[in-house]
Parts: sequence; structure tokens; C-alpha cells
Amino acid sequence: MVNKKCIIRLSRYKSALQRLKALGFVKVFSGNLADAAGVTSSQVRKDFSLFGITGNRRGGYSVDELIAKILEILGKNELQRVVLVGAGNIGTALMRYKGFESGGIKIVAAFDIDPEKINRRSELPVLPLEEFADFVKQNSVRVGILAVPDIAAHHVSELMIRSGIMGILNFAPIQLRGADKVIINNINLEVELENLIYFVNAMQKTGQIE
Amino acid sequence: MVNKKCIIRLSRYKSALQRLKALGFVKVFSGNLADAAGVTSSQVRKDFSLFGITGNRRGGYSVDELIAKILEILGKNELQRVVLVGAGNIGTALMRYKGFESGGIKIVAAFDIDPEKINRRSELPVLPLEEFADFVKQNSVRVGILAVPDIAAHHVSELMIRSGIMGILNFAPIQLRGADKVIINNINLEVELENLIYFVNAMQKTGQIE
DNA sequence: GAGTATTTGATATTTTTTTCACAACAATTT
DNA sequence: AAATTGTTGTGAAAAAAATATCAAATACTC
Repeated sequence: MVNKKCIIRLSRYKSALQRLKALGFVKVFSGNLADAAGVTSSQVRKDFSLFGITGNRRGGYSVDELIAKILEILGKNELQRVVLVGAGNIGTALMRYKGFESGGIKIVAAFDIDPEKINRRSELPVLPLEEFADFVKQNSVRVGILAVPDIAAHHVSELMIRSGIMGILNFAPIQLRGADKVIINNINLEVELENLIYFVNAMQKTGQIE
Repeated sequence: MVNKKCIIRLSRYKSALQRLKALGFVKVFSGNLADAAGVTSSQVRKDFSLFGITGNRRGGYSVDELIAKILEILGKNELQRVVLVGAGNIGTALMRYKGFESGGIKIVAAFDIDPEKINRRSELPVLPLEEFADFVKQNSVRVGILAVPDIAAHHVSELMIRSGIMGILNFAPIQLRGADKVIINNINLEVELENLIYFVNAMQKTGQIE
């Protein structure tokens, strides 16, 4: 009933609303939000109705209320703690990425097998992979980012699931298949680029797309 | 008719086939591929029929032929040159990422406004942003990766489009709206994590999902 | 405070995507 | 060589998602 695309739109509405709020808006109509998020106003209202979000007929929606409700739905009222496995290229970039904290998401620890990468004293400690299960259990972390080379990805994903992780954001270039009751979102850079290249080629051939 | 999801599946079939080939498989049935890619066999055959890919009734498909045809469709017969803007956290990680080259994609140059980041002598040169338009035109690059902070993203995307870039892979945490005849794929890490968190929460509440 | 204009919310319609079902066909067996 | 088995390819059916429609509601005007 509530599918992935719908939640992604909610995230987008949230960002748009926060922008609108920063600009001083107090009320918003479904049409405004739709424009800001690149969808139709019907879509916005449909999505809202799915979560029981209501506005005032003719009066639109209160920006503050909307933001509050969406944050609630997305579970952003409390800080979400996330762990990271793989302190390589992408892992390190994610560790340094500042954008998460403002959004209520915090990488609380990273893990790697390479002893050289271990650093317990850092604000964001890098710990040996052997400590992963204990850490996750003790801190009841439920979401993990997987940024290890493809050869290790399957093995690490199993460790994560075994340790109690229920959601994995996978950057390894293999399609991880979710076990039961585990959500896996794959981000595959090569696939994204291939996609782009296909449509660019197609557009160049036909002069038009879609 | 041919939509984004379909091309993403093609990419997945390609990976699965390359794996199967490495394992020594010569023939494959739609069901095998479906399993490997996590879809139904109908889906596989439908996708193939869209691109005029045919097999032998009862004989399945030749792995080599399939790979060749998919590579052809995805435009992977020639090396695809890509540029990158933003040599920060994520940009640098992408520059170092080795996975692309094996897949026929090569980042040929990166660009940044920070003079400290400029490095013309590197194998993957980092050039000042002012040179972007010229470089893209002279090298007829059509795909670019955008990895700059959100404040700069809009401005840079316009520069890219003005310079002739037709496909943008956007890592900035804002939803870039595609101009006409420009494809934009957005990768928003926060949105991905929010998504994961929502479903993990939902699962924990209900004990089941989907 | 009646009348008007405008927006929501719910339902209906359309479009898109996926799955089903099965005829046509090609290996394999008898 | 006939029968059988198993797989493709495709058109039809079903499911899912997006969009359009419009009565009900409510803010605003005069």
C-alpha cells in the first residue's frame, strides 16, 4: 500500500516545505508543493491521504504542521543512528559528509577489516569488523551502510543481518537480495551511469525522449 | 515505451550474465536470469522483446550473444567518457573508484573552483571550473557527474547544460529539475537513508512489510 | 451575512507496469 | 519419425500507479 516511491516523495515534500518555510511561507497549497517537488497536485493530496494528513478546504495546509507530520512519519523526531562498514573510498567520503547531521541522521561508528584504518579515538571511531555485532547489539542500531568491495559485500551483508541490522544501504556493485524482514536499498553507481548513457544516446539518436 | 526501470533491469541482466559466463555457463533460460536478477521470467522475456532480443524456443539464450546485445543497447561498445564537477568528499571518492573502468566508463577530467584542488598533471586532471565548457565541447563529453555542495548545485547544473552536457548524475542533496532534452538522475543519500529508516520502523511496528 | 471563489478529499478514470496464459516451436526421447 | 517435453514470444488480463473530476467545505468579498 505504501510503497518506496511514495516515501521518497514524502522526503521531497519535506525538503520543499523546509525551503518554503525558510522563505517565510506559513500556508501552502497542494499545487505549490507539487510544483516544488515536481509532481501533480493530485499526487500530493493522494500521498497525504495515505498517511491521514489533512488540510483545510480552501485554506490549504499549514507548513509547520505538514513538516511536523512528515518528520513524524519518516521517524525523524529522534536522531537515527547508523553504522557504516568499509572505510575505503566511498565509506570515508560518507564519514566526512556533513549533510546527514542536519537531517537527524548520524553515523555513529564505522568498521573495517584493515588494521591500518582502525581509529578508536576519533569522534567517529573506526573499529575492527569483529566488534560489529557487539556494537550493533549494544547500541541497538538498526540501519547500516555497506561500502565494501564487491567481493566482500555478500559476506558483510550476512554479518549485518545476523547482528540485527534491518535496513542496509548498499553501495557495493552487486545486487544484494534482501532476506526476510530486511530492507536493502542498492545504490549502484555504474548502473546509474549506464542508465544516463543509454538515455543520452537514445535522445541523440531520436532527438527526443520519453 | 522504454522506461528507466527497464534499462536498470537490463543493467542487472548484464551483470548477472557476466557472472554466469564467469561460472562457465554458455546458455541461459529466462528463468535463470530472472532468479539472478530478482524478477520474473515473464519480465525478462518482455524486456527482451522490447529490444528485439530473441532466443531459441526450448534452447534458451546464448550467454555470449545476450551480453553482446545488451552491451550494444547500453552503448558500452565504446568507452564512455564522463566528467566530474566537485572534487570534494564524494567527488574525490568517485575519482578514486576503480569500478568504472572495467565497465567501460571513464572519468576523464574533474573540475573545481578551489584553486588548491587543481592538478593538471594527474592522470585524472582536476581543472578549474572556468575551463569546463571548453573541455566538454572539445572532447564532446555528454555525461557529467555533479558532486558539489547544494548551494552551488543549481548554478553548476546550468553551466553543465549550457556546455552541452545531456545527462547529469546529481549527488547534491537537491532535486535538480531537468531542462528539455537533458536527463538528470538524482542520488540523494539522505533520502535513501530516510527511506530505509521509514521501512525499518514500519517493519518493527507491524512485524511485517509489503 | 449572503454570495462567490477556491481548495481539499474522495472517487472515477486513465495510464503504466507486471504477470498470466498459451500457441508455436525446437530439442529429446521412444 | 512420432510423441513428448520444455521454453520462448506475445497478446490478454490483472495489478499498480498516476491523473482527472467534482461535490463539499471554507475563507474571503461586498
